[in-house]
Amino acid sequence: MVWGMATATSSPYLTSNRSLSSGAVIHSDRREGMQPGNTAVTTVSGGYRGDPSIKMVQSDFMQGAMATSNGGHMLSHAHQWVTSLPHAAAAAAAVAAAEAASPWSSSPQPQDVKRSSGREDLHPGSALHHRSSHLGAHQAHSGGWGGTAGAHISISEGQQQQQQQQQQQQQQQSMLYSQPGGFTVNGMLGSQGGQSLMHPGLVRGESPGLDHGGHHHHHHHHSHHVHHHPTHHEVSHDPHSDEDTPTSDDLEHFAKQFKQRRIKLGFTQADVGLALGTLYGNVFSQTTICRFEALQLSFKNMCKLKPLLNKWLEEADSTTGSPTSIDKIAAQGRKRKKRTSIEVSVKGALESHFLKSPKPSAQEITSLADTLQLEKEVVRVWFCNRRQKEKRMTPPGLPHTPEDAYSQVGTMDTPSPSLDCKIMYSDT
DNA sequence: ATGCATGAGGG
DNA sequence: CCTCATGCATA
Repeated sequence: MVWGMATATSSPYLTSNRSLSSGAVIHSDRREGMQPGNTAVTTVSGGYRGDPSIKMVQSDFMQGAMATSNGGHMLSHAHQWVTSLPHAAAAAAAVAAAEAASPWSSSPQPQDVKRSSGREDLHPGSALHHRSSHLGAHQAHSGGWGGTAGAHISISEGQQQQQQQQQQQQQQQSMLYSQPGGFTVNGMLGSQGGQSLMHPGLVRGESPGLDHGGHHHHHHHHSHHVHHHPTHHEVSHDPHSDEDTPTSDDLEHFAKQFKQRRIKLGFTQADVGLALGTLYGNVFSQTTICRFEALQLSFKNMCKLKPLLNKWLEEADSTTGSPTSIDKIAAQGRKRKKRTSIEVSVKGALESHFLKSPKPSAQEITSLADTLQLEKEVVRVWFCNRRQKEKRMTPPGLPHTPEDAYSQVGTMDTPSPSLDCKIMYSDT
């Protein structure tokens, strides 16, 4: 595979010039490391650690040439924290390139036409309140997009949730991943004292279009005709096949199944993330896998990840019991600002403001920051994250489902006895 | 499992 | 600056 690092030339973090926003009034501050008596304590607990970060792997594949060519525009805020740069070591993995359109192009609906302006401002207040209402009540849609599903999602972002929840034309297909005709089922599971015994390495030689470093042929299988304008809903896909655009239902079910199998196979979320890196060159963290399973990612993101996880699943259970290469990639440390922990009271205040105005102006942020004695940046980020959370998929009321029990996985490979999987061995 | 953070990309 | 995808560090 193309494992040998495709773009090791420049490290993205080299830039340390802080330009931008010259004279901006609102930008005057930004240094106060942490004031005494501050409401927020940046968790100081040991400097920083040499964290493992091989992030370039997946960044490259998306930005690829672009980033490198433009030298990256490190505009934004100049962080003083970023000190060390990665010595772009092996990093490798980076199968580089492959923009959004490649592998997953088939599934997600990137065609989002983007109704100009339709974004956040449209419904200043409506965008956020859909979460607390229904709990045990009616929830026609099992959550933002859980039950609704359907083809709907044409907007692929923004406020899709609300709209799509209206149209309910979901078809219920429940199959998840397609299994290549007959493969051995797996059988292991038990309690092999630790999933670490068998490392998910499974390196395969393939990597779906993840590497078009600019050199590369194009061996497309068949020109896909991925241009279905869901005038209404072209729902017609094979649910089991990951080829088609998954519906919310698909994703939900897949996520469930995935988690279940993952656990049965004895892998942790982190294992999977790493394995994906070995397999496809895209490493993911435990966080991401966790969020995937919990459906806490955007619809688009879920669609993107599903094929990969699906692949892993297939590999994983076909390889049942065959340890493979364990790749340990070096990591290095880039300094990261210490995580600021905001006091509950302050959080409450922020929350209040958020309800009033989800998108405060820079000015407002500044003053708010001043009031709360927080760095402006912290406040800004808080709002960004808050907004993201609001948009996330999993509606709050969604039964986190402590009981996923045994969904009929018995398609053909999983006898799935009555043994339910509530018992998580490793993570959880 | 999540909170705060980083960054690419888009305006 | 914002959004969005991700992840380190944490509780």
